[in-house]
Amino acid sequence: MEKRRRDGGGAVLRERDPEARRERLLEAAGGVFAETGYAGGSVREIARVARVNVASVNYYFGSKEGLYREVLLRAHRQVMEAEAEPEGGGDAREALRGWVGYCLRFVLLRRATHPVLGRLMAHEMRQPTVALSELVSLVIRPKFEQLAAVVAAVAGGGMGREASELAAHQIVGMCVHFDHSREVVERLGYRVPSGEAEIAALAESVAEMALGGLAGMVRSGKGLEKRISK
Amino acid sequence: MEKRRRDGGGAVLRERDPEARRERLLEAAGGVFAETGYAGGSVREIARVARVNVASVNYYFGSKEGLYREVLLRAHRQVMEAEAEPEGGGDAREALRGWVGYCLRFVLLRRATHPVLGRLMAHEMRQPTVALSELVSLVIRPKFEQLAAVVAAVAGGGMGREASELAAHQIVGMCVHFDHSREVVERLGYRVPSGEAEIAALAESVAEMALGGLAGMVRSGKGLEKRISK
DNA sequence: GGCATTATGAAACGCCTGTTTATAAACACT
DNA sequence: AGTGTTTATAAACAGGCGTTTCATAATGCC
Repeated sequence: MEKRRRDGGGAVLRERDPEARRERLLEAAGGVFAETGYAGGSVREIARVARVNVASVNYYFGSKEGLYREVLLRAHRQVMEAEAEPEGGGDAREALRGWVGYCLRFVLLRRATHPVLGRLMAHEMRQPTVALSELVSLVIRPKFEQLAAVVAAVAGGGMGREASELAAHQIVGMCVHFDHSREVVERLGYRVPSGEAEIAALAESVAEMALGGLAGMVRSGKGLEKRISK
Repeated sequence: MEKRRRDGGGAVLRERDPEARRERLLEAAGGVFAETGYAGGSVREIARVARVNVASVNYYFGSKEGLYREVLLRAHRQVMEAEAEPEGGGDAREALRGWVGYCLRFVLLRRATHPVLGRLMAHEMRQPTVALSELVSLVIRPKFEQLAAVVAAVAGGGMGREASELAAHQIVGMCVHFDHSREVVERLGYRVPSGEAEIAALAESVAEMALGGLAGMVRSGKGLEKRISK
């Protein structure tokens, strides 16, 4: 077994600033992963964008997956810091409008305070990684339960827990559809909005259907948990 | 330039049946692509499943993309043959219920007459390939316009074309969400149905919200195209 | 029977991926 | 100045991908 002769790099002057490099890597990875998802983004491209050697990724984060986890955590932390809660108000119906608007803005607004997390979550829904469960319990579930509570409030006792949650899923479906299936929706002739005002208009339409739908459900007693019928 | 010496295989007996091989390849490719999408499925795995040499893929279909296109076409043809139109009935509201049920069955029923096309379409929505546009104009748009017409009928002239189509998108969103974001939805505690009966129940809930929502929209005049207000 | 045509299979090609290794420069401390 | 640790780099590694090459079986045809 002969030992192969290797020589690492010539006399290149090296900038030495671990913090900055780590940061650059996280920044670059955020952008790349947000664009193409976990599987789609390659460490080599990330390293290129961050102007850093490929090996640095493993040096700082252990593996591609480790880097991804940190990116996700960072994005989540940033969003949680600058959080604009869906404005409630005392009225339940108004709260529902607020939630829908918040959700649509989160999903459709690209230049918002969370340019990465929204995209990462979209990719996670499409092709989940090991991080999805964490993401669900950390950011998705709280928001969802919030919505379910609002739904129950709108129904005013007319709907049980299961029914409220099902309705909440349907409402979420209406919101995320415009981002999730954007390619199809746009090919069908609807220009998915990206500006605040247009998004607000879309939100009103979605909230309108949700509110009307809930009213109908309560009226017909479909959502009533302990209904006597058969 | 020396010519390298190669020898192709010993004296293995070869089954020779081009038709059957082509068919086996299409079958296998259907399964693999349906499971993991175009990018996710590898020609090597397809060849393995079809018990066929890798080179056969290119021999018969020119390329991976060629194979994919034929799979898509085949799946579409099969569905179009054994088509169960969403039962209409004279009533517009009943027609809407029928459409929602049809869509949910298409998306959620795994052992239906179209075990492949539904999955392929889901993948196309997530990460479109060159085939998406064709798919939209061939199968998605007709169904969508059908729904939009039903919506307009339910509204009974109370909604313009744009508004009906927007509402139709929202309804589609409610349906596909349960398949599209299945991983998230299930982690939130909702067991996405896979049997006929449960799907029908879900369909009723979705249709209920759609109908109630449309009623609300018409009542509030939100959807009215040439509304005078301001 | 001989011969061109069509199918088939094993291996190679070229390019990509994430990760590891060996080398070396920069720094901290004695 | 010398030593040891941390950080940076180029190259190698191992394996996957879609595709191509080339020898060879099996077939159809004269």
